[in-house]
Amino acid sequence: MHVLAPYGAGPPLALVLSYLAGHRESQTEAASSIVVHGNNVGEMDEALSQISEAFRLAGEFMSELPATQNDPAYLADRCHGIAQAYNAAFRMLQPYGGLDAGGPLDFLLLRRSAEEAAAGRSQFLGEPPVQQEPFHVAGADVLQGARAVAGGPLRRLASSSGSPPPVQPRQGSGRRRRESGQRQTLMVPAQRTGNTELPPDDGYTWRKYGQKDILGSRYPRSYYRCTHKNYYGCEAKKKVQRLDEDPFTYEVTYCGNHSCLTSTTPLLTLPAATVASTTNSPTPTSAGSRLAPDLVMAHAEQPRFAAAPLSTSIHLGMNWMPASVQQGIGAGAGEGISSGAQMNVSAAGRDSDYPVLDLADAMFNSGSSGASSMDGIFPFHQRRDT
DNA sequence: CGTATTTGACCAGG
DNA sequence: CCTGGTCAAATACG
Repeated sequence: MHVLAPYGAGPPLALVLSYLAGHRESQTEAASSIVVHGNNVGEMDEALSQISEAFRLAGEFMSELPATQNDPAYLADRCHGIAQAYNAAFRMLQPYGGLDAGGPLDFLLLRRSAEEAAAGRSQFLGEPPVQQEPFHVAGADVLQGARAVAGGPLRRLASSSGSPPPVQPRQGSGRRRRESGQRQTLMVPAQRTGNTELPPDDGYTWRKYGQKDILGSRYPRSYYRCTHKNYYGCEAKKKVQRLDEDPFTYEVTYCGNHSCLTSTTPLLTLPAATVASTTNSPTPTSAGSRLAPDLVMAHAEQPRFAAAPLSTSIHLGMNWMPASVQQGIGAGAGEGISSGAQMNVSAAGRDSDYPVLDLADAMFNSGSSGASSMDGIFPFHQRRDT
């Protein structure tokens, strides 16, 4: 697959688009498999037309990309539109056996920023603006949110206050405390495997760099940063803390966005043809990315279509987007893509709260020999300076 | 042996 | 000065 330019520079979107466009052919195939299940012709037709629409939009989008690539807001809208179409199809198809194993899984969530939506750039959205709310921001009503969500589907907390303080990280010899504007908090139910519950995995690979006892909390807070930081300066971080009152729920706060494409899954094979042979070999990379049984399972159980064209998933590095656009998507993005294989119709999030692009989780997984191979792939590798 | 985690010290902000 | 966040040496792990 031809991958776009360096991360952080070229729009990863291009990848998505080529991906989508590349799968137009598969449309018919998808259609036929749908028909098999369906018994409501009308609805099937609807779903199919939605899928067609999505493909069409994607193609359109792709062709205008050269002209619009400098307009992130527009691109975001386009993505949303496409995602909407897929989501619509998904909803229609769900009764016929989507992988709805009980509760939405939020994968790659692309949420448009509030401003953006408010600014009325949403001509694209066929749907009402994101209902933004189930919970309050950390600090405020977290607990309530936690309670509400515990045991339930993963949900996103409303992103933090409207105006991030424009604190300019300043350059010091010592430790800089960076204050990335966007941060968001999620309440995540603990993964339970047997009788041990472990902190949630979100599909990214994190490296723990600290732990602190927090005043007034029974459990310590752990600090993680993206494992790939060293390779291409991915600044994403997260804090994880167990809730006192509900130890089965973790409060996860993401700061910063991934500028890397993470992957815990096998290589992405764009051309539909090659996918079939790509078996899924989960590649837990480290403690940071232990498999997340619960989150992944629902999908893992999913029968792999013989030639499932849309069966890998990509984490998009959205770093090239201005903060205004990516606010709120960032690191918080994925919840539980750990072993790929989704973005079939059924994987598209259902909640329409956020347009969901769960595309292939891609890229490098080349042997995993770690650094050395990475170096080859990412010349812009930059060692952490100190 | 290289990489990830642990853990106390250090730093910055309030 | 207290607290949360980060660093980095020591340690564990594979």
